[in-house]
Amino acid sequence: METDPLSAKFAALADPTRRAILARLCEGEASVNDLAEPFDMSLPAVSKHLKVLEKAGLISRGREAQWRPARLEPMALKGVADWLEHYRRFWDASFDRLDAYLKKIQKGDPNGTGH
Amino acid sequence: METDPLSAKFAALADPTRRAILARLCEGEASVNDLAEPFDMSLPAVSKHLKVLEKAGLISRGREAQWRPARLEPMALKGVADWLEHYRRFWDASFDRLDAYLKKIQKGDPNGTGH
DNA sequence: CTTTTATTTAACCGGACGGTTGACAACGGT
DNA sequence: ACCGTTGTCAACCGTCCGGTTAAATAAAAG
Repeated sequence: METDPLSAKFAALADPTRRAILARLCEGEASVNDLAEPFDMSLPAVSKHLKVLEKAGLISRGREAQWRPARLEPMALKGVADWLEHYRRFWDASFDRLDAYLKKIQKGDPNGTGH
Repeated sequence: METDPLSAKFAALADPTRRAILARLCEGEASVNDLAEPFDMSLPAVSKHLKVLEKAGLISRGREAQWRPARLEPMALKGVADWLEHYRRFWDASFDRLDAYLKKIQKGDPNGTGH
């Protein structure tokens, strides 16, 4: 273990099943059975995925009788977004270059040389 | 293999060494030796990290003589940011609730009951 | 042509990951 | 008190991951 929080979040998000679970939790709390229903996968497998998400801080879990509902913990995702934000200027710049190129060829300069 | 592109990107970002490499590439292209210099790690290890980043589309590589410089491929990161964007409203809402709570206790309602 | 520099490939290793099955714990209903 | 429901724990399995070292490749330099 001993991984830093950001790595844990990225690792947790690097699995389509876990991302689908997060998407489902956008509609509100859900039990393990509810969450497992769409997947062709055993219940313990889903339980493990939930534990990964919980350790990454992306979800939290409650206790109601024998149910342990999971809910979204959105501020954790904000941490990821904040990290990404440092790179925004790079993809903005890329997009601007692409945009300029597209406008150029539309003006009848198909080679984009500008001459 | 056979992993979807988004999972590949998240997995690539889930390693502090690879994130450090990306940060370094913000300052411009760099050779493998340049990139390896800050790390207590063999050269093949760094080469493998670069391959992971390349397969995820986060970087691309050129050929200049015996050097194979790596450069940032920022639009790939935008793909990740776009996925995250779906969740923004959730952490915005969380932040608003926190904000309201902080304003409340500042007005002399330390229990935050509002009564 | 040989040497040097830059990088990748191959083979290997330990540990983490994603899944399984089977046993077990916790609780509500009857 | 028992049963069904809900969920986790433990052990296991095959694969992937992050690292190593040693050898191979590519191209420049002497």
